[in-house]
Amino acid sequence: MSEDSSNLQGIVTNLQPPTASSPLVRKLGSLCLLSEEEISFLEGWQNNTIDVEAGVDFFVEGTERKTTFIMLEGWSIRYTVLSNGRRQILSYALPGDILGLHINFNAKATYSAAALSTSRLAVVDPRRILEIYQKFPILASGLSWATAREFAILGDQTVRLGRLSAKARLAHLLLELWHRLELIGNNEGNWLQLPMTQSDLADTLGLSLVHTNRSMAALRKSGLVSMTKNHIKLENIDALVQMAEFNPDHLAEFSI
Amino acid sequence: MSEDSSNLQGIVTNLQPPTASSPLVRKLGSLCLLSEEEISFLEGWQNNTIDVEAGVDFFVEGTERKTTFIMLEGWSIRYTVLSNGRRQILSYALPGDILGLHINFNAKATYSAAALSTSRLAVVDPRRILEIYQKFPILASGLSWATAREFAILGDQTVRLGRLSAKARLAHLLLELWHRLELIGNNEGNWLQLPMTQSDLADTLGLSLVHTNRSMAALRKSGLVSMTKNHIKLENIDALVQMAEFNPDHLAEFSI
DNA sequence: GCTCTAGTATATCATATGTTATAACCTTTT
DNA sequence: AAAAGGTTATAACATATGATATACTAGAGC
Repeated sequence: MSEDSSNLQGIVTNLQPPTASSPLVRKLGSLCLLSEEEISFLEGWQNNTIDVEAGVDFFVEGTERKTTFIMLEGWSIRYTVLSNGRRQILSYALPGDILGLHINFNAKATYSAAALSTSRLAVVDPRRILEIYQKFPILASGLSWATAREFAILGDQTVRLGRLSAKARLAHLLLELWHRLELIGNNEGNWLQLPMTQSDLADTLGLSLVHTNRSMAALRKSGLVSMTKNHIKLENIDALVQMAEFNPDHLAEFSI
Repeated sequence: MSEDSSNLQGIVTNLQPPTASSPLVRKLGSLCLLSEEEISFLEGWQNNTIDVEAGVDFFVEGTERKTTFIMLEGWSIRYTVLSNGRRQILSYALPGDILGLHINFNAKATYSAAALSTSRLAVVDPRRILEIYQKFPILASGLSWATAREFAILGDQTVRLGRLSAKARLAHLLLELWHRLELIGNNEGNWLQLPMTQSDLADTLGLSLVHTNRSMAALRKSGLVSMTKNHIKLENIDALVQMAEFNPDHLAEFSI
């Protein structure tokens, strides 16, 4: 796996080789060198995997949860459904992201999670998370950072919903996803390939489907994005960033 | 402090005596017995305190942060300000709540924090947090739970902004704060004493000041709340819960 | 080649919320 | 006691977004 196995704590050296193993290892190893031991511990974590079809829940709000999930492939959503059937998507999880890191007692899930596209997930016993904290301080910092990042992403979502116009909300979300895909190496240039429908976008942005479509059209008309069948192209990232007041720092990579 | 000092790991026994020390100890000790050692470690954590006047920031988005804060007294907010001056409050922190638990590397804060009322905060070196994970598994679970709870609270805020009407948003927020104050023993019956202005509420709920005021009036007119100078009374909690689709489980206390 | 269905697109009308303006009230300052 | 500034209250008007309806398109199944 990693070519250089020395554990130079605290010294930022170089990126992990891009071939590096699981998305989680890539993520945590992106800006600090991990030892062979750390890497193999993380990999061992992820031996127990499941496959989930698009549209299928892998945990449900209100039910007890005792496992933690790590996205290996595909996209998933965290979401809530209200009694009138309205759905609010809280956030998206991409390869390397962790779901339910903290719901590791007899607590009930406060949201549901479902695959957006066909996905592979690692299923982890949360007791193994405590092990990390006890044995691998660097990895522990990494997990802690990952948690802070999830919090920042949800904070951005809050700002979007509370203080941005429909058009800006959409632009902001597209930028978030583009940056996140960029960080995990899943982008080709300024093209975005998204697995969700406009209806999903609407439920993310707190808009109606019709108005989401209108906002998409507005972005197109102002030349900020263009679309083909399955792809969206960000035509002018600087202009998008400015109109949506997007702050890429919130997605920054882990650095110890 | 604690009368019963035996560490009965994993056995839910009884509440900490209500006299118990710091709000954080009360919070983490609320549903599981903490040993004398755990309690005194937590207390020692909080020796270094600062006082912050209402309206004063104690950290600012975009600046480097190396300390963690624990609310001892007073209220504070996490918030973001956009370039056009619009502000979005992400969440409120009450005594016992932790701010910046995870921003413990050379990362920049992704939001600002300010005191809403005169507050006392403990300032903690994040290295001491790793100690907890390494030495006190029960406390570590507690911190992990506290993190999950903050995440759930921010998730609720997302649902409020995305999928509730103005009136329901306000009701939902009042219920959240009432429940949280109830849990820390700061309520008298159905009365709420809030330190924030309607302008703060507006910036929390993603509304204009005028419409926040209108929504407050609407709640009053439908008999769901009543107000005196400094207090709000929840006249019919069941009806409020139903109309706002409020789920108190998200605020549940820690149980191992 | 048809039919079904999910998704996208657009138009029309309805309404929740924003904006601007003004006044009343309270607290603090002088 | 008056002035000043922040907060709450309400009205009148403007607009962003929601709701409903109807096509259009593309793929899936037969």
